[in-house]
Amino acid sequence: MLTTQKEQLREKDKAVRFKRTPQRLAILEFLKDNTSHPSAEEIYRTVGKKYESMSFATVYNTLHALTRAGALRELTIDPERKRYDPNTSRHHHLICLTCGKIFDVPDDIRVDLPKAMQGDFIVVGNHVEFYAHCPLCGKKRKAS
Amino acid sequence: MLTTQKEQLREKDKAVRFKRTPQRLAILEFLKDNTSHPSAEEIYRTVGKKYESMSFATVYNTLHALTRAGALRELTIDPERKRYDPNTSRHHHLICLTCGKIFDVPDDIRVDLPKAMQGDFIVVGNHVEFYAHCPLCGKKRKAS
DNA sequence: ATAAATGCAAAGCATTTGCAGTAAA
DNA sequence: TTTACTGCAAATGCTTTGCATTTAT
Repeated sequence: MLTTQKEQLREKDKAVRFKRTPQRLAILEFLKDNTSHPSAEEIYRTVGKKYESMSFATVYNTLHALTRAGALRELTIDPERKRYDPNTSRHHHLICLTCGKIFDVPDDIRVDLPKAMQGDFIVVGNHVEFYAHCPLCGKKRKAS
Repeated sequence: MLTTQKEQLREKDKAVRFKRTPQRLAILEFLKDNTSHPSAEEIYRTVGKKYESMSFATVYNTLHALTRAGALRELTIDPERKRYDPNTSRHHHLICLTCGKIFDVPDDIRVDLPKAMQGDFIVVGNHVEFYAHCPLCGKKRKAS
């Protein structure tokens, strides 16, 4: 979502050929139907263990390529690191303030820029972040 | 918004006394009524130039102290760095995908968790991010 | 063949930390 | 005078980059 015009052009050029390497296929398979919103480090650790050794550079390379291709969404909701979401259809997120887990929130929500701003800005997308306590952590809180 | 329970406790302890040092007052003054959503680096550069020399550690120390005290909000909308917002009343943000500027969006928006999730999660807050092109950058785009 | 991806290690930024000296309270 | 803050520099953590080698096409 946060690319300059120049970067978008550059990325378009590079998107010409996408090689299906074993590393990329392994990452792709790990990400498929994955709703855990993993970080690069989690992907590196999990995929590297399950399939074959792989460098961090390759993980990032793949994540960037997939993001460019629109097959992946980079989330900024976690201030510590980027998280990746293979679900690119419109939806929102909830982060548990206790355990840090990120949950999907379906896009039942109609969000519009206030009318006063609508004439001035060309809105491309939006994203709602909910800060909350998840069922498990909420229960633990009550107990203490 | 993103602190663990343990961190919250630790921060509460430290919040006991807040010394009014010249550095902190200078940062506070710079931040007052500032709607530019500056990064730590921008604060360091601007305040350091205008008033007196100051270390990066002090900037972060102050930002953390103010955030803890609830006088400042840390924004995660910019994936590259944290941004700080002295306006702690409920509102949302819009980031220009071309120039990166962040704009305030008044809280005319009612955002609720879908009913299906409301029973399970204890929602503490929410934040809407709009991705857009600002008036200036939108005009430039049309021209090209 | 050739263009792109890999792996490694080094570099780059943003942010944090340890600690001795300094200054609010 | 006590306790917190400052400044410095080193350390950390996430992400990027350069480059020689390998591999998909």
